[in-house]
Amino acid sequence: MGITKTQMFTEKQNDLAQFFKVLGHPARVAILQYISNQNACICNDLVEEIGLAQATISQHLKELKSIGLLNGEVEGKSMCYCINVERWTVIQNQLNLFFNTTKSNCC
Amino acid sequence: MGITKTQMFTEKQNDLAQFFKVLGHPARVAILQYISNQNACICNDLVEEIGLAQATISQHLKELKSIGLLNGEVEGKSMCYCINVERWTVIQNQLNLFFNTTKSNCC
DNA sequence: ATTTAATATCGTAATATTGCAATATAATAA
DNA sequence: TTATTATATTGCAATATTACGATATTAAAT
Repeated sequence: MGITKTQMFTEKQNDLAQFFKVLGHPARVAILQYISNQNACICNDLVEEIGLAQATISQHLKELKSIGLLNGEVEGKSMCYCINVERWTVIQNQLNLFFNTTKSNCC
Repeated sequence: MGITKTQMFTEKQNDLAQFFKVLGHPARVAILQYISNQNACICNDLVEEIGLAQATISQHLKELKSIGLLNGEVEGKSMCYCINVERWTVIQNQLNLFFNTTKSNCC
């Protein structure tokens, strides 16, 4: 079908999966790494840097924004996208909580 | 298109995204949590526990195996699926490395 | 006001994912 | 050998994702 049966899972499970999912595309990984390595963070740079079309980059940025990882500020006719460090840490902690509490062996 | 342009990104970026992607489904999160909470880890339990069809569960298990998170051992006519703790830790460390090295602010 | 530049949104095509019924496979039980 | 049970695989339908061209939109520059 292609439709995930969200209602079968807890909100925590869905949220966690959503974080993982948004990070689960190499373009979005690359975008985050690029923004992190820059002091400036103008979207148009990303188009040249990543090599995908402007519309595609814009779409990926939107998904990163959807879980709060990126802040976007208008700066003249450009956009300044930055990592939301507070949110970043919260998500990192949630993922680590999952990893640490889901690690037992049996055989 | 629906096709990710893998060749545009580094192997590390693709691997990292692949880990995130596999974990990016609530059923797979739930499967890992369930296996972790059990001492026994028989697949058929999962079908009742998670509430998806047997074929669907089997597919999700295959994806978790594909990045080495699960070991599957034949045990009579059942399968014993367990978390590969060593691999688990390696992946957790890789994700944390990404989080820790990709966190700078600019505005 | 018009042009230019940067980004977002829309529409669409191609491919991927999810889910399940049906079927295959493999091991034990009868 | 023939069931029975557990899991995997196949085939398919429905939905989601990825990507991009075309087209808004918005702000600055002329």
